[in-house]
Amino acid sequence: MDKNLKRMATMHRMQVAGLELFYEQGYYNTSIDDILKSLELSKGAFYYHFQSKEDFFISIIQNLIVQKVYGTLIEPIEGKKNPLVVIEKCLENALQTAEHNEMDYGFVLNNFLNEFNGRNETISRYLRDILKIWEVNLITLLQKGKTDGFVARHVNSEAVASFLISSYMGIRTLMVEGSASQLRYSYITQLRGYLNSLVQRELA
Amino acid sequence: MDKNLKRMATMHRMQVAGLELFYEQGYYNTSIDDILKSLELSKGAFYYHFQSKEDFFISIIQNLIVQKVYGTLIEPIEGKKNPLVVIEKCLENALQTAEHNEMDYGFVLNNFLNEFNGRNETISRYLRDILKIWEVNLITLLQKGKTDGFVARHVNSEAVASFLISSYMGIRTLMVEGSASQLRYSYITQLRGYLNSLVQRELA
DNA sequence: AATTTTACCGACTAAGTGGTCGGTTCATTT
DNA sequence: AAATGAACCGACCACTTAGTCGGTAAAATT
Repeated sequence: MDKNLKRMATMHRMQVAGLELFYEQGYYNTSIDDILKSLELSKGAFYYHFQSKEDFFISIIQNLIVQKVYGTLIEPIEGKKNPLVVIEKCLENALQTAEHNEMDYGFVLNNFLNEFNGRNETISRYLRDILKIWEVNLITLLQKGKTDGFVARHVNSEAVASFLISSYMGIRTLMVEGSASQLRYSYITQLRGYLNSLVQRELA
Repeated sequence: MDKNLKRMATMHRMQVAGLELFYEQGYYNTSIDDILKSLELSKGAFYYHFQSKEDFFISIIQNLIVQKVYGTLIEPIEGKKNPLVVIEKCLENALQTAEHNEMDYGFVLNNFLNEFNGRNETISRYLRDILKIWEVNLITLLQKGKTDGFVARHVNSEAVASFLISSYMGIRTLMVEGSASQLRYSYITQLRGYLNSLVQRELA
C-alpha cells in the first residue's frame, strides 16, 4: 500500500459518503457541499483531492461500484458447474441482500445509467463498460454450460444474457417502490420457469 | 371543450416542450428557462398557467404520460382473445416504435420513476399509479386467459405481470445505450420462450 | 366608450451551484 | 530549530435556479 495513507483514507471517506448521497438523491441533485457537510470537511479538502465533481464520480465508479458489481454479480457465478443453477442462486441472493439493506435504492448501475444517459457521455461509457463485463461473463458461462451438457444447444446465449440483465434491472426498479419481498418471490418463480426452458433435456 | 381555448393551447405547448426536455435531460437537470427558451415565452407566462415546477410536471403526467402509456401498453391488449399472443405483439410493437423514434430515451415511466424515487414522493406516487394500472390490466387479462383455456391453470398471474413489467423496463433501459434492433430481437425471442411456458397444453 | 379580465412580459430576488485561492496547521525532513 | 510540504480551511466568485411582482397590450364584458 502507498505511503500516503491519510490521503487514501480521506479520499475513501469522501467516496463512500458521495456514493451514498448520489445514490439516494441523484448526482445532479446532490451538491458537493451536501457531501462535505456529512463529513465535516471543507471545499478546500475536496478540491485538494479531486479535480472536479465529474472526476470525483468517476473515481467512485472505479473504486466502489466496480467492486460492488463484481462481488455481487460476477464473482459468484465465475467458473462454476451448472450455470442455470448458479445464475438463479446469484440473482436471488442479490435481491435478498438488496431487500434487507435499508440504504438500497434500486440497482446502482441501472439508476446511474438512467441518470447519465444522453447527459454525460464520459460517465455513461464507464457505466456501460461494467454492464458489458457482466454481460460477457454471463455469455461465457452459458456457452460453457452448453459444452458441459447443462444448457440446451439451441439456446442463444447472447439473447439470454440480455434478457436476464433486463429483467434484473427492471425488478430492482420495481422493488424500490413497494412490497419488495413479494416482488422478489414472484421474480424468482418466473425466473426459475424461464431458466428451466433452457435446460438440456435427456434424450429419451 | 372549455371556452378558454388559448389557455389550453399554450399550456399544451408548454407541456409538450417540457416533457421532451425533461425526458431528454432529466427533471432536475432542466430549468424552466430552458423550456421557455424553446417556446419564446416568458417566466410570467409560465407562472400564470402553473403554480410551480412540480405542479407543471404533474400536469404533464396527467395529460401526456398517462395517455402515452394507455395507448401503447394498455389499450392494445384490452379484451382480446389469447392474452399471451396479444402481450407479445404489444411489447414487440412498443419496442419497434421506440427503436425508430429518434426522440426516445428509454421508457418514460422507468426513467422518471428512477429519477423521483426517494426524492419526490408526490410525483413518485403518480407514476406508480400508472404502472399499477398497467399491472392490474395484465393480471386481469391473464386470469381471463385461464378461463378461456389459453393460459395454464398453475400460472401465477401476479408474478407473471411483475416479470413482464420488469423485463420490459429493463430492456428499454438497455436499448438506449446501443444496438437497439439487436436487443429488441433478442428480447422478443426470449419473451416468446418464456410466454410459451405459460401456455395451456392439450391433455393427450 | 369605459371597464375589467386574460395572457403575457421581463427585471428582480434569494438561495443555491461548482470551482478558486490565499492562508493555516501540523507532521516530516533537513 | 528551521524549512518544507501535505492536508485542509473557508471566504469568495461567477453563474444558475425557482419563483415574485409590477406592469402592459389586447380581447371580452358592461
